[in-house]
Amino acid sequence: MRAPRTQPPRKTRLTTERIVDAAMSLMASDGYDAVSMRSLARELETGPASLYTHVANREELDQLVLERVVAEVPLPEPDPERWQEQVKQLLRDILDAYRNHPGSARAAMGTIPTSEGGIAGAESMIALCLAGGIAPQAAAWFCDFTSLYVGAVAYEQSIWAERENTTIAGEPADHEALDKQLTSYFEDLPHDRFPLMRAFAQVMTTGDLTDRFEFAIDVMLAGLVASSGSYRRDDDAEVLAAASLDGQPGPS
Amino acid sequence: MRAPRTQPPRKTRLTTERIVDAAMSLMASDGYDAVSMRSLARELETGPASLYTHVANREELDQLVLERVVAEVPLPEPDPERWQEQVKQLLRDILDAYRNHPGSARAAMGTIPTSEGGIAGAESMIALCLAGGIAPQAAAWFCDFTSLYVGAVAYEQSIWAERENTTIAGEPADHEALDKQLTSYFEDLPHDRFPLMRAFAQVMTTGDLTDRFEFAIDVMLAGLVASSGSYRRDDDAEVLAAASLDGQPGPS
DNA sequence: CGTAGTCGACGAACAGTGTTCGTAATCGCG
DNA sequence: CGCGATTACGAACACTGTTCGTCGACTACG
Repeated sequence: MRAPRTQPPRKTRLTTERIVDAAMSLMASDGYDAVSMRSLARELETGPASLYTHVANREELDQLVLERVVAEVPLPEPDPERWQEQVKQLLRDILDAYRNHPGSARAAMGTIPTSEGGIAGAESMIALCLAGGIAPQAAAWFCDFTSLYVGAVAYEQSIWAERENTTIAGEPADHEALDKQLTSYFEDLPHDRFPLMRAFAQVMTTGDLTDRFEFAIDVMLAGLVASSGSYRRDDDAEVLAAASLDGQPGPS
Repeated sequence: MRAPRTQPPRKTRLTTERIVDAAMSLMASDGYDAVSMRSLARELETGPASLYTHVANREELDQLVLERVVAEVPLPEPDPERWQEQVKQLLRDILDAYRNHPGSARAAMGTIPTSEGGIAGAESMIALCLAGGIAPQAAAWFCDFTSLYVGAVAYEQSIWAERENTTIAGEPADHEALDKQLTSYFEDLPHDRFPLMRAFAQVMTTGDLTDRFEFAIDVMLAGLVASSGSYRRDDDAEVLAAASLDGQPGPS
């Protein structure tokens, strides 16, 4: 029929990258739930079965999307002088990466994070902690701890954001209205059973996601430095010492 | 209600409670994904449509299940002498409640927590913090922070647990084998790009969920007490954290 | 230039999901 | 007993992820 010489084929070939691209843009515009193998195929002007030549299944697609997202996180060069600020910034950057790709956090919660980028982020976090004199075991667990928390925040924000887009089509459901609604919900609680909630309704609803996040990372870091000196369980103190000295943890 | 006459009707009446009961037992035995309106109806020997007379939709069912779960959490009487241990215990109890009902954590992640029991738990947590002299704003945000973290831990554990039940049917996939597999995964990473990961493979995989959770709640509480004194929007928690600990280098 | 073979594309179908409609059975009450 | 209100439920709708088998186009070799 046609000579496929001078021009590329009319129908652009399907690739994994194009699929992931489409998934991310669809997710960003219509939310995580709007991304299905069918809607994705429709977006790419093909059938659902075509996707499976490039993507094993839904879970792998989520992981590919995630990989893209975390790849955007800038990884710092550890500086012992300001390692604490670097840790905070890294956490902020991870959260921002999620927020820049709405819905990606929902993909993150469903899969075991064994991605390349995730490991790199963990490596970076642990390097920062070690630069701050934190014991390896504490650094490793702290890394686990923070990534879990950041993921949870991103996930909650993701759901919140999608709720906003799904209001009764009239108002975009501005923050103030929802805030007031939430405040009055706390104030209307039975004050004999929930006296504190009622009294602190204002305080409970104060602060947006950023405020709460900043508070949390402050607490986490303060807790790390406060407890890292004393946190050692007797039975693995030797392992920690060995690991921090020559880098090779001794067995037994 | 109660059975009116001498004998209950042959076919036991459907109630919201029976539905939630069935959902919880099904979830406990076969995992969260095994619970669908259809499988639930099958379990109750009826059709899917019948459930909708007692339960608005899937989301409400999840919320009802959650309410049951959190209702089991024992709420402490605040004691200023040992409020910190009480906070930790409360967090442990919340996690245990999730763990006692496998799959419930997955239901928790999908809904905005406006349940009765959730509010009670928050009330209790804030009361403990206030008993410890924490400022209301910090107490409120700390409550938010911890509940998010505990939920994330429970969720991750939930997924992990269900993965275990879905192995290749041969072995029950004991922890040791998975641990070794994970350790060697870290050790097999390209050591030029991930030197720390490779060196600390042992440390990374050390500790089960309980160890990590205990570490995290230690850090959170230490961070709360360390930063609560100075945390008043000046957000200079680091200064105080450094001041409370001698061996740590001061951050500029 | 022709043919064989490989591999990507894809329509159709399977088994499952949440949810709704209309109807049938049953219950409570007068 | 009879009637109105409530509950039960089969069938159907519009989805979901995934697989099978076929069809077409492109590649490589003779």
